[in-house]
Amino acid sequence: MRPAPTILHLDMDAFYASAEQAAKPSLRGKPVVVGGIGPRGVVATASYEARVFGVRSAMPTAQARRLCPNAAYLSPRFTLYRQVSETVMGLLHALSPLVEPLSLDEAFVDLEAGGVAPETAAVRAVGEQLRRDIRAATGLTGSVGLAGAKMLAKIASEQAKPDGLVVIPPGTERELLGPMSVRTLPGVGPATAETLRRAGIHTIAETAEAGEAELVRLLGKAHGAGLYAMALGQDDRPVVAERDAKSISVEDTFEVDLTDRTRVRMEVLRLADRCVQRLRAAGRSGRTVVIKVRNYDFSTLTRSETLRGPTDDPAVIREAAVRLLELVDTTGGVRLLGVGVSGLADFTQEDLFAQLTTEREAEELARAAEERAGAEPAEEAPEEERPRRWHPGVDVVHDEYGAGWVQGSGLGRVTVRFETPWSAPGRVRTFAVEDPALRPGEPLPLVGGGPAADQSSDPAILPKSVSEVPELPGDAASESGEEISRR
DNA sequence: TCTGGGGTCCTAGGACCC
DNA sequence: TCTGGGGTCCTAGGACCC
Repeated sequence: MRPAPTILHLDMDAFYASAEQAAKPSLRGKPVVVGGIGPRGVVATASYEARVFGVRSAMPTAQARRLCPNAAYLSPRFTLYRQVSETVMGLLHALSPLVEPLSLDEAFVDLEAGGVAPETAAVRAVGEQLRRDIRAATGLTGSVGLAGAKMLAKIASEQAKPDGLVVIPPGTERELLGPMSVRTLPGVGPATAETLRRAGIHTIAETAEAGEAELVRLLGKAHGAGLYAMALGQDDRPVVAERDAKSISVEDTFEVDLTDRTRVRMEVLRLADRCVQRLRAAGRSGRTVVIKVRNYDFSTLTRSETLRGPTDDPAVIREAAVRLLELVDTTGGVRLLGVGVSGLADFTQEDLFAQLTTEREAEELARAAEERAGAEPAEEAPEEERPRRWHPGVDVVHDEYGAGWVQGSGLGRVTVRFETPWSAPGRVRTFAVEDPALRPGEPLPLVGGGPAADQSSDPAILPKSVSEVPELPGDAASESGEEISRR
């Protein structure tokens, strides 16, 4: 525990949803839900307007639709979120060399390592300036927590939400934590909370009173001891700049359970290839291959195999994955399949067999393509014959109307709202899905479009509020904020 | 219309070794 | 030849986090 609150925790507010609102002027001030759009999707982030209706992260999207039918339901666009994240992380690195990212929208910063004076007034000023800089650079708000320990800084940023800053002065933490629910402590989820509840422990003060021995008895050695320390406000974990990934995995949940064994096998091969792509992109290799199977009844199992040495050879990983699949009974129907690799090493195929490997890979990939073609002819159809998929929320460009985003599609039509991050709310137009004038677009910067863009003569960008814009007869949607994806 | 996708860490039992 | 003890690796599962 440091004598001054020099550990900063930044947490962006409703990150994905806020980024979408910044990118899409017609959604500002409206309920927005970002997450899986399909029948089995879950909510990743709900805007504060949607939270009013009870929509929460990790909730099935179907349930969110019942609670808030008028929200905009959008697929995540990680390209955009990564861009914004890089900008924000850049601002953090300007404060200190010690930055520990926890996700795209969250990080710890060691201000002491950055040379900030270890005084409450100084760190508070740095935190407030950071929040202004983030808003100027991204148009988004973030909340800041400052304390003498990681855990406390995280609790502080949670308290600061939305768009705020909270300092926990060292010495005040036990008083502050005491009345809070044990669920406030990181690492206490539903299962741990239930175990503690049955032992009569509800608050952090009661957790501290229970004593270390009792907590270890209830929760096990590591978890019990760790929880006891945290309940006392003791947390000496350092901010760690970079940590190498320990595993890489990919998984897919299917809209309908798979029952055909051949199809299951084919999906495992596809996942193995995707996993290898990620492995290679990271310049790593792995020694343990693991498959994951979730059954129709949500029961989940894993099977793993450790190889003699690390590899990034697609053929080797495919073969291992298929071998592992043979150990699993899938007759009831498979909801999810996953393939992962752990035991990672920095390793590029440089051994004597490198050439051989490359040749075998080429063969394998060709064979895989054939296999897919055989099983699913539609996948191999030429581009122009395949129906184009317009996911709600994606950027598009129209030859005549300019930049916009897909508001919804179905029945051979796609509805596009033409607006940019720096324009006024735009209007919607509907096209045939195969309209050649409509092309996929790239995310636009959230700030920096400037007033010039506002004055654009492009007819798609109107300098008036959306409510004043008459709708065309062909428009499918008449009101921003209406349900965006109709499946 | 029940429950994503990508991770981390911990536990526990058996194998195997000294 | 009735029974050790510790360490490490592997496998499987579970809790938790964003």
